Amino acid sequence: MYTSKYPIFSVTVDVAALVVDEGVLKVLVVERGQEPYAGRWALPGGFVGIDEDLADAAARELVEETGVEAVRMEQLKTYGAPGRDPRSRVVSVAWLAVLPEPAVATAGTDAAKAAWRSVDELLALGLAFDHDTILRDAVERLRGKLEYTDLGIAFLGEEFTLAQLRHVYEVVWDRELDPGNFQRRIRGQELVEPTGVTPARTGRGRPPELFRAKRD
Amino acid sequence: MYTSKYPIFSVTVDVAALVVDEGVLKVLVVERGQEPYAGRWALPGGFVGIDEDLADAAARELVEETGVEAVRMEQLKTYGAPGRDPRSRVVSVAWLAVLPEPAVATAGTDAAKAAWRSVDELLALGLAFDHDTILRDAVERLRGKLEYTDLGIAFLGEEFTLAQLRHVYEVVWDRELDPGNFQRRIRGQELVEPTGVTPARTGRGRPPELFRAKRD
DNA sequence: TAAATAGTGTCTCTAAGACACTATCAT
DNA sequence: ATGATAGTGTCTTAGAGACACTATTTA
Repeated sequence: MYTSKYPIFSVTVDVAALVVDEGVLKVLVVERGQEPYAGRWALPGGFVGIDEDLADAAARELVEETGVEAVRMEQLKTYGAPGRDPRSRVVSVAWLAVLPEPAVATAGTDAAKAAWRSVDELLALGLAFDHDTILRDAVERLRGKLEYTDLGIAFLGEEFTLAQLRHVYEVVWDRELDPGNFQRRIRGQELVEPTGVTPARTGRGRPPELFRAKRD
Repeated sequence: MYTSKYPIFSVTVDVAALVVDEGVLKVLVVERGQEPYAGRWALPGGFVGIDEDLADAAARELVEETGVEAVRMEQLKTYGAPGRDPRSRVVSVAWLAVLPEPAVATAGTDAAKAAWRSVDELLALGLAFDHDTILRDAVERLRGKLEYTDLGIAFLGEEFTLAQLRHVYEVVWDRELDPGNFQRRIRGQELVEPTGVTPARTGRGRPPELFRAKRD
């Protein structure tokens, strides 16, 4: 039992972990086993340790659910309305995590009821607590950041084609992009560089060049 | 005395309240009276009430120091590294507030040692706790948001000239802007509208039109 | 060969900056 | 008139989108 002369808050982290899979933007959710919101989907999250950094706590929660570390993780916003958790006063620091597609395979192995589900379907269905709002904010942040950062690359593996990257953008923005213009635009930004490696034959059509993220 | 079976965090809000005054970007700071960091400048802030919304707490702290409500206030980021406050585990939700220039007059009346000080000078001097980082993040956010939002208008009163608005941009970005191009750019965005009111004579030169923020 | 995909060329349109110019005030 | 400030015109340039075209593969 802990004591304090100041009002007692619980501090948690919630993670909106996103992947692009099967042409759909998906988020990692866990099914709640107990009240409140029993049976509803919720974002993975949990209490921050008393000596634990916020970012570390978010990364830990994600690893516990997926076994995979996010390529990119950034603080989203903090949600702390009184009553957002009916049990006690909980302030939650929400994080946006972006994972490459292979992460989908590993989710749900550890945690009993973790699953990657379509963002659109979940928002239509409704999530536990205020996780609807968190998820909406996460997607909005992601959509904005694709425009002027290399965040989209985090959805892909080490090496990727520009068609794969374009596909990520198309799914996140929910609109088709001109392949030629996309090519020029990405090459123009200094975010990626060609590997020069001979591309594995992917299917029909001219084989694409492979790229990797450019570090600087 | 409060008790809990979970780790005990204190949750505070810290406010980076900014104004443009005398051609300088200034922030509201209070001088710390006691350890830790006694005698150092700190951002105004304090504990969140157990039944208080985070945004309300931030607004309250600001009013207690200035007597003025911020025109615009937005959540910045949450800072919660263990050890950021040597006394206990404190997670602070930081807010960016933008106030119109007249607010400068009222600050420091209530609180003993509140003052508007130059952001640059304070950053050179060093603030208490991790408030350097918070302030830097706040200014960075502000600089970015001027480019694609109407946040700059919040530094001005109900009615203003485009020269005044340009002055705000010049101070925040620390570079001169072409008056003609600025005019066209602001008019092009649909953020402001002319009042049509006869302008009060300001000084020498052609009298400017007055504008107000456009609500939609 | 045809179909499919990768990547380039080219045109247009828009927005921003440089800078000359006009408009309207105080002195 | 002169100087100062407000606001417009015009030219150039950079970037994005539309879309035709070339390049290289599979079937």
